[in-house]
Amino acid sequence: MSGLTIGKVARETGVGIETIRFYERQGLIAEPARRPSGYRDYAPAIVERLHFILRAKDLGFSLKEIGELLSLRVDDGRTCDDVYSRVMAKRADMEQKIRHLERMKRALARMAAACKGAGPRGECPILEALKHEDEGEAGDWR
Amino acid sequence: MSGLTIGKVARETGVGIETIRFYERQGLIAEPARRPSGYRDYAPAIVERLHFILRAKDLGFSLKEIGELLSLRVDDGRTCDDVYSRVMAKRADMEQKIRHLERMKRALARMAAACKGAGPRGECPILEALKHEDEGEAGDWR
DNA sequence: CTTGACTCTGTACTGTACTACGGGGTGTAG
DNA sequence: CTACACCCCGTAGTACAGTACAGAGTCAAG
Repeated sequence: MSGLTIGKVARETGVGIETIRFYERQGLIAEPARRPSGYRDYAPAIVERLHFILRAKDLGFSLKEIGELLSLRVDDGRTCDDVYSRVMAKRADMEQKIRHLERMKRALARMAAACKGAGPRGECPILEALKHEDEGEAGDWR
Repeated sequence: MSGLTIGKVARETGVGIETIRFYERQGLIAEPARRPSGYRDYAPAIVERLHFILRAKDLGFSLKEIGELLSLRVDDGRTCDDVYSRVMAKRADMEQKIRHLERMKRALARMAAACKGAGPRGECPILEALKHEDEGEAGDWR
């Protein structure tokens, strides 16, 4: 019994047909089985994989990085420890991004509060707001 | 007395000279004063601004979005209400990015946990972990 | 068996964000 | 005064991530 055509996968995931083929060329998804006609014949698991790719992309990962995330399973020669450390590195990356976003968010909140009063009229209010935010935190951002 | 040349700014920020000129063309940084020779003459504040651009870029904002963040101020013709609502919109953007990053982080933590006990030789079911991550959490991510 | 939606491959094009010249002028240390 | 690093502008090329055809074959409903 056959699985999904590329069109069905596209409709179920919201990813364009051309894009799915593009991801295949980039090695992000495996080459699927083919029907006698040559049509691609996908297992349902492809949907999960494409959802993951979409989400990771939305978080600012490049396709190359996503490929790395997706290949974080133990290939021959790679130990589980290696995989573990790569996962933890990504996790630390995200924690830092979250911290920075929260700082920026607080800066925006400060601007909004200022707006209730006189309003932000400085050269660049967001930089001013971040400056106040910087107090007490070392400039550790890279 | 004169400020920084483009080369000094480049060295202090790690941003290439060509890139600084590019940002100027894109309107992310103001056209600086010029020396009689025509050389760009930057005030030290440019360094802060470039650091902000770098960080925002790292957080997944496009140059266009960064330009919007940097221009959040009340100037002629713009009301405080307008700025306020734009600030709140950016804040919501950031909150969404944070939520996505946190979900991703949890997924990675789960993957790491699955890896931990398996030892150097066995299976490391990363793709399984991804599958489980996708269910249960409402698919609200777009 | 025709018609229309669907799929195939391959190539070309788009937008974003740089990056790299080429051919000149500038500034300063020796 | 001459190297030599630095700067100017403009244009062109690169990498990434798609997106859009063209021309041909496939599948299923009527």
